[in-house]
Amino acid sequence: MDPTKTNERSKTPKEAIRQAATELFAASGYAATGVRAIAAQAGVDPALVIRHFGSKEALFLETMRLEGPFLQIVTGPLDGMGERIVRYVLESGSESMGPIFVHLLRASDSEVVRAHVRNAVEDLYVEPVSRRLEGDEASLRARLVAAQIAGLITTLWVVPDPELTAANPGRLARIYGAAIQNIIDGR
Amino acid sequence: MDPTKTNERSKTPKEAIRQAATELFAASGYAATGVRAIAAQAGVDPALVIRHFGSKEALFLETMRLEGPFLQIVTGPLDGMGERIVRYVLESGSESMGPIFVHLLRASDSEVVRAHVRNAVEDLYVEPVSRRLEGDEASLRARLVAAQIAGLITTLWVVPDPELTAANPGRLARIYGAAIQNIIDGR
DNA sequence: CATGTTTGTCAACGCTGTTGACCGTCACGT
DNA sequence: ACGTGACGGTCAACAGCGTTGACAAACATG
Repeated sequence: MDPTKTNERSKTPKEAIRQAATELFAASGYAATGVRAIAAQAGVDPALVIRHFGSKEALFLETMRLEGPFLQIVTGPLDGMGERIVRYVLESGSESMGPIFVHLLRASDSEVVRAHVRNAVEDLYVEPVSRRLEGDEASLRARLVAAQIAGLITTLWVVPDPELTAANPGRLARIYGAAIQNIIDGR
Repeated sequence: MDPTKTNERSKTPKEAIRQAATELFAASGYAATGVRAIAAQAGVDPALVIRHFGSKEALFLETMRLEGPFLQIVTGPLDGMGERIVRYVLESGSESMGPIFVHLLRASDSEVVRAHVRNAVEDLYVEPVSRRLEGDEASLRARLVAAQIAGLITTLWVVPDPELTAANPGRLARIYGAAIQNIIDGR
């Protein structure tokens, strides 16, 4: 097979598959991305995809990881943290985190995917926020902050509300940030 | 075919299909429910399902409609409305609305499904709330209330957080309700 | 009674994720 | 140097999916 055809810059075929999967899953989601399409873009036999990663689902999980510098937001001062969180979410929509969250939610039929998301949200959002909160029921309140973030993401990108996606980010951050701050402060 | 086998109480086959689809979709969601399974439970040929409803997706949309007495909550006094909303959502989880929302979100790959959800949320939540809100940017704030509701549903049933599903509903309603009320009141 | 329309049936299509059988290549112990 | 596993890769095939074309039966309408 001609090595200069598609992804000549990736050394090992396994890496080529991983990269192709990352791009295609991020672009089209789990259901709409076929194993044969991934294999084609990687310049590889479809069977090899399964051989290397066990299943389409396992490859999806290994590829779509939730990461991001959210910890920086949460290490700042408690004051105005709600607004900073909203601003961070709005910015992260253009880059990697937004679509990944969307596709993971849409694939949450599977219990394995749910556990994947649950763990990521726990480590990335709940735990750091919970550690910073003062007052009673810090863990519960941190989870409700995470729920508010999930709601924003859902309304912006999972089932986009045109009037919300077109809204002034500043106003969004002020209004929704205040609601988040309400839980952060704890009445 | 033996009429006493599965759904003898439904008159027309089309109605039997609709009923079987409602049950199976609500129980297992879009992806995990096959056309052949629906046909089997309705005691009908698989092809007939498509003949009558056009496609599996169309049947899914016709079956999974978001409805509920949410308007009653929103016609009450503005004071304490946030808490009433949360209580309503928590109760509606056991019955029909919760799972339907979950399965619709998980099927939101398709633009048709997204439009379906968008319209339902608009008519059922955004419009009534927006009509009641006082102050500036009533529409925007109503959409952010809807976002908070979506977030609660997501964290409770789409990717369930065990600590949240096990939490005292009263505390949940008080804390999260206050955050919603923050947007309702508009600072 | 003839005719057109709806209602239902059957087999098949092209697609999907996955696997069993097979082949080539490399490293290693004797 | 030679056999011998182990590993990476290929091919054809499987069972299941949603959907459709061809056709039959049942009905309403002129």
